[in-house]
Amino acid sequence: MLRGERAIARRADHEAQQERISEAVWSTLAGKGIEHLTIRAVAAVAGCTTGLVMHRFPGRKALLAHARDLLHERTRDRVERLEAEAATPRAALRAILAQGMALDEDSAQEALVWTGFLAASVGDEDLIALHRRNNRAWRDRVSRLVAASAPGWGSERVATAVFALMSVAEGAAQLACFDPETYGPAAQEAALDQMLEALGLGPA
Amino acid sequence: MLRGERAIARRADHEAQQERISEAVWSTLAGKGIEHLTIRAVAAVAGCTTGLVMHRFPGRKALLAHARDLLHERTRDRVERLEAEAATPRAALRAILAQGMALDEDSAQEALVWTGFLAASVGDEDLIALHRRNNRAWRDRVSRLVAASAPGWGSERVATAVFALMSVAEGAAQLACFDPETYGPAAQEAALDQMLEALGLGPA
DNA sequence: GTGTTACCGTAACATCTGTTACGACCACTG
DNA sequence: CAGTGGTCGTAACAGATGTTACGGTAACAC
Repeated sequence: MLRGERAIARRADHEAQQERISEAVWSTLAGKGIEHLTIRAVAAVAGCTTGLVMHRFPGRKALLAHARDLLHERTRDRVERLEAEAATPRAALRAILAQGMALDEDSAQEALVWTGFLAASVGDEDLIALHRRNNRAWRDRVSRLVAASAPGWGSERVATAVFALMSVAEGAAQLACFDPETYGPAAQEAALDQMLEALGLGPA
Repeated sequence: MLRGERAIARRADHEAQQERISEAVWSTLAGKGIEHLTIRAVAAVAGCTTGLVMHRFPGRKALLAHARDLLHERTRDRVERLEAEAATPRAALRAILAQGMALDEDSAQEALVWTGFLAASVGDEDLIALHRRNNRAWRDRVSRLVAASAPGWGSERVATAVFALMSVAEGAAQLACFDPETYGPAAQEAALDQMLEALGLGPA
């Protein structure tokens, strides 16, 4: 089975390379912005040549899509871990919302990457479809936790609270990553907590 | 004073052209995304040649900055009108927050333009500085209205509520303009109203 | 060893981009 | 009616960009 093993090893290498390149995409997106996200810039950050990038991805768009998917995957893993570790649905809800804000250097960078992806989606039906699918999955997760946190609520009230909470997390991250001096981590957490408390979803 | 009159007329023409071109920037930004925002595309939408664009603006960056400033100016005018027309500070607060969401076709387009500007600001210190200045002015306005709406609150509570409200408006607009089917106008208004009500800033 | 296969770097290509330079046109002056 | 200054379109330019094609190299098969 040398044939098979080698094939597996090679595919694994391929995936590792894709991952490394996707990380270079994130780094470039956060550092230089999407306007400077070129194959050459990505290759330089990834420490390889443009040839390798083009051998791993069929084109620039696939590069973005894969980086986008990988980021979503990692976020999902992180969120599922947080949810599993939480003692109550309300604690889980707060944890996964806070996870999406720009509370430290890494998450602020992620928020920048996020706006890059969003900007790249404008006018690109494929990327928009990707965004919608992922975002709806995110909405479903928040919905589930809100419903579990407030069993008595009707579906409409849940939906409204979910949208408000998602908006706060997204908006706060956006604001913070472009002006961290004004909107620091403490301000973001305070806004989130005040919000949860006001909606009746504060710590039991 | 023919000399002076002509000079004024010509400068007025220049400004009208700048305005027209900036509108083309918005249109392109909302339709094709910032990656396709080129001098040629802008000129085509504006119905002129690249030569005129380059005669009105020293370069592409100035083009973006002016479109950004003009959008801010118009938003400010609109907001000031809304504020003047409002019966109470709370009504004004709600009106100006709703104005920033993606409640109709035009405002959804504005939200798309907004993300384009944000994405263009990444890695560009000048554009970031512009964003921060405008955004802080926006924050001051919301702060003033929240303080007027809840005279008893301490500055810290005001600041937290302001940040939460700004985040909701920004985040909801963002979510809505990329998935209007899921997050319609009614959902956005419901989220805003629920939010104001929960924070104790609902209609008196 | 020899042929084969996959891997990947180099260089080229066509296209697009921002920017510049030049010249035609037009209104107005003297 | 020349002359002048401002306006703006055309075309060119250098550089960057996505993509393709080719060639060398190393591991493996027989």
